[in-house]
Amino acid sequence: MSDLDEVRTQLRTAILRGSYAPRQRLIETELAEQYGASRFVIRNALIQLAADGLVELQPNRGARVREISVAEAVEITEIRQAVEGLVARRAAELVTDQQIAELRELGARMEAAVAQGELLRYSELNGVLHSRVREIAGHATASRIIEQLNGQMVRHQFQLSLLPGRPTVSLPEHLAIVDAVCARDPEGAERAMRAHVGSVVGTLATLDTSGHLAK
Amino acid sequence: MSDLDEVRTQLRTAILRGSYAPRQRLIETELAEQYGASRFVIRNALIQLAADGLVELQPNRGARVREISVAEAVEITEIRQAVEGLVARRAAELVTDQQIAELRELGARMEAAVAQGELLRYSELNGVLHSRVREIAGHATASRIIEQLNGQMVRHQFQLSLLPGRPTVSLPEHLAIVDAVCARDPEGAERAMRAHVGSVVGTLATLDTSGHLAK
DNA sequence: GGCGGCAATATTGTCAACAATCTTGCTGAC
DNA sequence: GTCAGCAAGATTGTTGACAATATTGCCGCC
Repeated sequence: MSDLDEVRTQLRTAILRGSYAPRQRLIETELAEQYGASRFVIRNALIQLAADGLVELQPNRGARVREISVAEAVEITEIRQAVEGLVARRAAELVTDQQIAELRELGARMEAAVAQGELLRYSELNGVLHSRVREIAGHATASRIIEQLNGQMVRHQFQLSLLPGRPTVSLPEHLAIVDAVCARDPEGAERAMRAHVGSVVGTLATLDTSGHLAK
Repeated sequence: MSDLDEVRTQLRTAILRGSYAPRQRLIETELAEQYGASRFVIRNALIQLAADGLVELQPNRGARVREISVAEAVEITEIRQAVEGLVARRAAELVTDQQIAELRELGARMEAAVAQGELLRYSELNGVLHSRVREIAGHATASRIIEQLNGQMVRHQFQLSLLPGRPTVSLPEHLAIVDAVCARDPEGAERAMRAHVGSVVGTLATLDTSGHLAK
């Protein structure tokens, strides 16, 4: 296992965790010391992270953490709406009996989490549900793109799920997705998924003036 | 302007032109000599191309030109169907009078190219139309993703447009897109675009047994 | 006091050499 | 004749040093 992969994943999770502020300059020598790697390794890791859209790379001017504006977050989520709609449809076509049982259980656990006010748990299950649906659809290209987009959004997503009243809105949407996929109803699954992600777009749009979404 | 960008674009166009066969190993020292750059520059260019999905990078085993199977081409086009549908809808909402005139002229030129049997010209205009619609929609994220996917598909696209009878099918589809966007009909534009790209998916799927699409 | 230009510093870009790893072809035993 | 083990060659991975470029702070001029 080469250093490169290790450092890259470390750097990625550090950025996703918010260890570096948006627009903060990432200086190669600093990172090199911080991660105990040479500048070469850091540099290559940065190039790959730039391709993932996590950092911004300007020639001769180094790397910065890429700042995702609310407008960009909306765009990203709009793409997710289209692509996840396709994925949900495909999942409804291919789902097996065993996967149906798993989805139903997942739905029940999401309901329970909301009922007990465990927001973080619900947020996590939310991610699991989407990822499970992708898995069922078996669409490698779609999965790759959605995961890439999610990577750029982590901070916004996190804040969104903590908005008061948000789970009350999104839980029925999630359950509708589960129902449609389990009913092997492609049309309905696509519709349900589009409706759900569409409501995320709507919620994001209300944050336009930014700022007051933190905390 | 740094060497890196120059070499990267050169390498990219070389791969897109088919100068290197799929699965062919790209040996760093060879490329370095070929492009008159150092291995360092080549290596970084390869990393960036890998991020674009043009080459495959295996640790300690170097880079190969990534081979896109027909199945993968279908997946990629399915994503394009979803995302370009969104783009067409947005374009129909935002199109200006001047852009409408441009689109109509473009449509007329496509008709003329097909009428005169100029397939290459038609194929080129095809690309211009899609790109123009993206521009009108002003959706940066969608554009980025579509362009990334197109980069991985260039060879398949090229072959597709040379299939006998293909223009006869796709020209009306393209004109329907132009009509719907110019009529400022978002629903219709999305439907027309989805229908068009869907027909591309269908055509690709018939090439399943591969091989006989070359030439 | 403000502003343009210059020098000093910080940072990125590139290189050539060396180390680590993989691949390939040979050798010899069974 | 075949296969395991080994050695030689090829290729990638990494390093430290140096060059090129950008940024910053200072100085003198207006």
